[in-house]
Amino acid sequence: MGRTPCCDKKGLKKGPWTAEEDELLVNYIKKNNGHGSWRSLPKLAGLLRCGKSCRLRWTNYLRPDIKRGPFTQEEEKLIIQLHGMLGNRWAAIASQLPGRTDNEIKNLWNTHLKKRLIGMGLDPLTHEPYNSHSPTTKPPASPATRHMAQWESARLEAEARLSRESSIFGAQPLPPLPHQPTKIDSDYFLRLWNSEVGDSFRNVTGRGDHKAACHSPTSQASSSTKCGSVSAVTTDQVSPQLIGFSAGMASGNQNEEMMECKSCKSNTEEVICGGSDSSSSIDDMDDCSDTAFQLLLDFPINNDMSFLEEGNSHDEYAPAPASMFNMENSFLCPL
DNA sequence: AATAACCACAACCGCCTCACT
DNA sequence: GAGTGAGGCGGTTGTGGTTAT
Repeated sequence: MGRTPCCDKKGLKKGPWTAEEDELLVNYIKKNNGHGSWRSLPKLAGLLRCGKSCRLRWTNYLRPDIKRGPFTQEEEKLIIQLHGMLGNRWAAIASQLPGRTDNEIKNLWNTHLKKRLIGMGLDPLTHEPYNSHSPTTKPPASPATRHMAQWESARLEAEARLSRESSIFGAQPLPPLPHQPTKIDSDYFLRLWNSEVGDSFRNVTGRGDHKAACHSPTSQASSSTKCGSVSAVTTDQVSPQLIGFSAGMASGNQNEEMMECKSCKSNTEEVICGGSDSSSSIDDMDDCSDTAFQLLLDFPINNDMSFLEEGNSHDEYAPAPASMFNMENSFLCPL
């Protein structure tokens, strides 16, 4: 059994690439307007390398659109957020960071971000607080950790709800949970992420605007149905899943406007907390969609992720102000 | 100054998926 | 539907640079 090797390794060079090799590879790809078959490229380009090695060198280092240099805080936040949704789907995460490669992101995660989460008492694999698994694990060490614990708790709750909703929408296949990653769930989250919904999620800064949106059903509807570059993601397709997704995201938000949004829409709390009940109707889910979208808009990303910011790029984590953690979980109900 | 320890990142390896026959 | 090859992906390792002793 076993596959034949991608190339005959005998006589092939390994290890770091030289400038000459880089030049040969770049020149060949430029000259041919593309790499063509990677397998045959080394021979045609005059390289003593395996095609796979050439592909890696090109995609991770030589590609002209690669952004070099240190990651910005925004990029790091984005990676953490996406990792929470997608897990170790480095390619999927990289697709959301123009100019960054999966390898680069993977390295950043393994060398910095993972340690940072561990330092905060969070399991970098699940983003769950350690002490939620076992009483023997160490408790959160800081307000930021508690905040993340709540954030993660809400996210997990949303996942569980998503799972249960999948049984309600039996005819409509739903993606599995992020901790059981598949291509489908990646696509799903990325569709959301790339949609206007995700855009709003990323860019919520003006608190007045979203409040107006909260009271404007039309604005919600249009936002739900317009998905930008995303391929044909309709409200009907998104709504049930969005509930879980955005509820998890919104769980970190405790601002007053959030509460106002809850009160402005009857049954909001019930929708969020109990929308997955087996008696829930499709209409409930439509309501959920609007509410969930609003929650998504309400998520104060710029504040809530600020505890991940550091004075210097890789300094020790600095606790966030206590004012950030005045959260209450009134909109989170037991499953 | 020497060297051990640590860190960051480039590169490799093996498995998986998909397209093609 | 099965077999095969190519590309892609994620985990891991190797290497060079930096810092600490």
